[in-house]
Amino acid sequence: MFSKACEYGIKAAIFIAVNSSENNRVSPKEISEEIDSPQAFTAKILQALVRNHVIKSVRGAYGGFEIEKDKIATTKLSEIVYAIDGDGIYKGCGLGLHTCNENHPCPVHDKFKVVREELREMLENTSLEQLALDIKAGVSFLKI
Amino acid sequence: MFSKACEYGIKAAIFIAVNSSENNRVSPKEISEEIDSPQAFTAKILQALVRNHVIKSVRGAYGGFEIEKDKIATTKLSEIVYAIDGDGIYKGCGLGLHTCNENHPCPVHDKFKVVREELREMLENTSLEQLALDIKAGVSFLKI
DNA sequence: TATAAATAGGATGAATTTATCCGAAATAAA
DNA sequence: TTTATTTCGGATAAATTCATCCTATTTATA
Repeated sequence: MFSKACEYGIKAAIFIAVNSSENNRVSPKEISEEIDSPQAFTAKILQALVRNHVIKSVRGAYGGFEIEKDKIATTKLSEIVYAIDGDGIYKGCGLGLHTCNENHPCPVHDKFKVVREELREMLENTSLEQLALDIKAGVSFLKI
Repeated sequence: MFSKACEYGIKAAIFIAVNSSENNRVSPKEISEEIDSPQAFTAKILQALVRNHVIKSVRGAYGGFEIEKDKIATTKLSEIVYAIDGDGIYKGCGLGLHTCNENHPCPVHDKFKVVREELREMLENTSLEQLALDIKAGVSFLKI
């Protein structure tokens, strides 16, 4: 569904949110250990999230990654997915047709539309805060 | 969402169904032209569909690919997807956790479950016949 | 039985995604 | 200002997916 990079990106953003809510910056090393992902590759993904203004980086000693507190509540899952995988997952044609719309639908267009719409709503209505709170409460997990 | 191979496989199966309903066997060449896919690669995918008993192949002169008429109505989209991509798309964890279930959920488990379930139902309730009828009626399209 | 027409399948190559490595640039603190 | 720490970013490698090519095998028909 999502690319590996996107899976790592989502988990990383949640971990950063959890820590930022406690005024704690984190490094790629800590992140990759906590979400069980390859460190260097994760660092690349973090760069993409920084470029797309999902997270903030602070260079140099005592630096690391963080998310401003009030941004944790307003950031939606869709923004993270968009920054890494783009919007093809809930905008593109299910069968890869270049032109697929109501006037020229692919065979699964109507059936697919429902699923895709549900996915889009889910991503747009889920905030980083909700996900981070579950991790803090110990009711959801980032690895294994 | 689906792999390229799976997209080709779905479109190919629909085209074969359309033709089989008119007692017409088709070749990889005709198929790839009609669904706009690379011919040799499509042939490989057809082999996979044959191995998984989704379609039937007839070797030798006057051979080609076909689907038995009564099988067109009973074959579901889920069987085609399963033959090529497996069931990871509607069974696996959205964030790639090896262990992700009600007792040990990933951060998006509950939210994702709804989407995945909708996708599963869609795939399991959509028959090749429905899709083929739309193509025959000219209300849906296999390419462009 | 020979021949032509098809699919089957192994070997290989190209493109993309995933992953690693290392030096450059930035920054806080001594 | 020097040093230690840390992210940035380019180069490269590994793995996977996508795609092609060529030969073997099968089969209907002349």
